[in-house]
Amino acid sequence: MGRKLDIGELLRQQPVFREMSDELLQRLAAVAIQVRAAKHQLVFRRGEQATGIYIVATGHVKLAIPSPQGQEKVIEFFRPGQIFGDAVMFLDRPYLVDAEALEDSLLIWIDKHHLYEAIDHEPALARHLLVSLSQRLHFLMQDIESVNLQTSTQRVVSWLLRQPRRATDAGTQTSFAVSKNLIASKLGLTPETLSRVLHQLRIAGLIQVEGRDILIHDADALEQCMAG
Amino acid sequence: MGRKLDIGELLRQQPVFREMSDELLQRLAAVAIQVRAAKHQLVFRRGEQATGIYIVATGHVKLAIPSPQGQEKVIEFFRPGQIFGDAVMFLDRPYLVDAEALEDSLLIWIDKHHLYEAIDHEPALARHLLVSLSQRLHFLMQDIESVNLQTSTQRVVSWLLRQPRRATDAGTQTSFAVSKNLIASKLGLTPETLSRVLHQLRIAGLIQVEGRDILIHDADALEQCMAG
DNA sequence: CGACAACTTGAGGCTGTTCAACCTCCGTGG
DNA sequence: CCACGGAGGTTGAACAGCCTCAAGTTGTCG
Repeated sequence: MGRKLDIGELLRQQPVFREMSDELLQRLAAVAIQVRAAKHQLVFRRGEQATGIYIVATGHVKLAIPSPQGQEKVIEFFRPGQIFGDAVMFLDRPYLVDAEALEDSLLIWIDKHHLYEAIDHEPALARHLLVSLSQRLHFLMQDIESVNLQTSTQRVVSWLLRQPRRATDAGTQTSFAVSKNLIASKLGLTPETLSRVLHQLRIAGLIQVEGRDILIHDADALEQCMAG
Repeated sequence: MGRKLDIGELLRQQPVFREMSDELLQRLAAVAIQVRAAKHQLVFRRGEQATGIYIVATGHVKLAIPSPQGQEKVIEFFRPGQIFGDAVMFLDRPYLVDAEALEDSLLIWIDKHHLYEAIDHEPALARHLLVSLSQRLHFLMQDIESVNLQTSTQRVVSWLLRQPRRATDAGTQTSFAVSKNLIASKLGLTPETLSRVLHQLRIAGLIQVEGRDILIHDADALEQCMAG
């Protein structure tokens, strides 16, 4: 699926390629491929071999580990500008996770061989990739910390507080970008448990829940219930 | 603590620097610093700022997240040739973990500034760093999978099977490089639970335990008890 | 030999899961 | 216009697995 219309422009908009020389960017654009993924479509599956990386141009993608029993564990969500599939590519190993589009998405795919070539000529690109990988390593460590050392309430609260929020007159508001099912899986909880935790926080007067929107009345008070 | 004796030689022995030009290696060696860490000594602490990376020359280092209640969660172990502290350095964030020497160790420390310079001149180095980060991202994902989707027995078994083993007449043998306390923490279990699991496997005739040495009678049978 | 750390074993409790029912919101088709 | 159906979400009761705490055992090193 690869029309090659304005890929150069598309690439230029991504943080990773921002500092790149025009010439090199055009060379990359010439070999980059647009991939359209419809909602619910798998971009790749666990076990498949990685031969390149994906950059999200528009849309929303999730990485999740499938399990034989049907339940899955969500590892991460990816938004426009983010890269995924790079770790396994550098390792020459099969994917550990499924990648699924959460909405109709436009991805850019770059072949391993061309990427390596670009890295060799553009140290800034290498740095960006190093930062991108580091970022995700950092997030994963936080997830491991949260699963191993925190209770369900602490996990939900610390996750709430980490979300970007906008101020309103009754507190600050945030909202789930995805279904609560997926949030629960990301936090290592069952949907039932997440629902109960949110209920507890609600009757404690700390938050207000309305569908996917959550109003945080008192962020400081929430922080407190992390400690206790 | 940096005598600068044969750092060039030491660096050359590490996979990351193997392909590097002599000139650049000597430049790095000139600014690299030897760090000796005695057993139980902390190399860095959570919260401190990272200004460079560490490479293990000799010894054994663990990364662990400390928790207010005193228990800690072991994230990873590092052996000679491995790099740590790079992710936070690239991100310019404070350490998330403590780094502690498990035995008297010799580390090489390279300042961020010099490392960036080396990356810019030596694409092969960037590639090695990318691979190193990818490797650890991969391991962390496996850990997350194991904590979220597997029972205590499955975790222990899959860990046993992933260890390097040498053949003996009664099966294949492996041995803990560190105390069972640390293994338990790495697997996200309490020491008590690990002990009980090993006991179960022993009375099931699947393994034989002798201190830190474990004899695996039938690897296939072990695999079976992963599924059931 | 004594002291301390590492490890084991047992009993009991708690957190989160499982399973099942129900509810609510929507889009669809009669 | 309303009945239907299904997905996403909530609630309840009972259970299971792992943890906690406490005591006992083994091993190791002065």
